[in-house]
Amino acid sequence: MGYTIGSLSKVTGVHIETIRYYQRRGLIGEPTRPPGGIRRYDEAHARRLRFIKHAQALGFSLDEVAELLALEDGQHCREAARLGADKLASVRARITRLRQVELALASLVKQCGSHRGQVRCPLIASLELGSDLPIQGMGEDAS
Amino acid sequence: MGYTIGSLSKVTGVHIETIRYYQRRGLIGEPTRPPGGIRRYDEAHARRLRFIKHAQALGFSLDEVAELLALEDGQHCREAARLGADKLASVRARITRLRQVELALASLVKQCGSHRGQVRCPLIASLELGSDLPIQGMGEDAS
DNA sequence: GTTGACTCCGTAGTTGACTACGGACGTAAG
DNA sequence: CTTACGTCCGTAGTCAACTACGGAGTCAAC
Repeated sequence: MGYTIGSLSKVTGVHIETIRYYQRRGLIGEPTRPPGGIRRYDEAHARRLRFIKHAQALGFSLDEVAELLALEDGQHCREAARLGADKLASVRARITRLRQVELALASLVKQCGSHRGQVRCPLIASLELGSDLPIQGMGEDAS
Repeated sequence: MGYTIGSLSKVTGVHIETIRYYQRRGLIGEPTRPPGGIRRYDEAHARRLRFIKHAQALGFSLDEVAELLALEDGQHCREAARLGADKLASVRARITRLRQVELALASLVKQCGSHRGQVRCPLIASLELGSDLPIQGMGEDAS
């Protein structure tokens, strides 16, 4: 019994190469290896993969997932909560920034819409002149 | 007169190597090249760089910036508005997704805080069981 | 005329999370 | 026993937007 990598891939929806990649990264333990050398996975592996996918959906990077996995016994709630709070703060920061972008963009698009008799396109003009938004680097998204 | 690449970098805040990179990508025109082969930039180049940085700040990728630059004469407001509207839609989609993440994460962190006598950490448990958030891929951020 | 800062160029490395390749080997069905 | 599919492995490629490197040439100041 147990899964081959292909069937594990099917039940979890995680690509075969991705499973092998997680293995190389140490995110999932090496499964038992009966004779021929073909890996046999079990439910614990499937659970691990789901854990990883859920954590990613919450915006955790694979490095952060590794930290979370170290707390997998559920006995380190304080540390887990801190990781969660940090991530929450970064998600909120990104939302804040995206909202500024949203406002600036919405205003420009609207000006383009009510563009009566202006010679230049307001959006293009704004890009040349700036001032709509403080310029700064961009972070990453949590799905 | 005019800028060397170093002084252009200073007045615009764009890294020298980045200017050369934009040149290779065709985002800024090759400047005049007096004898020795050292480039001389002018105000138009500085404006271009600012245009690019402003567009990036609004979430446009360099490929999209190239499209916008093709409309730089300001005479194609309709196309520019469409690009802006598309970008606005994607920014809004990202905000929506991030808000779901924010809610899920906030709830988990809160449960960890009011964690009275529970054996397992609610955050960790949730990652194992899932259900807090539909799993899906992540987009990029427009800082 | 020499020092030292700046610029030239092409190429390669970075980050994160995969995804693909290819040749050898295992394994199950007929 | 053969066929065909699945799995093995290490390495290399992908994406975006840079960033770094190194050796050679240029320019301004002293």
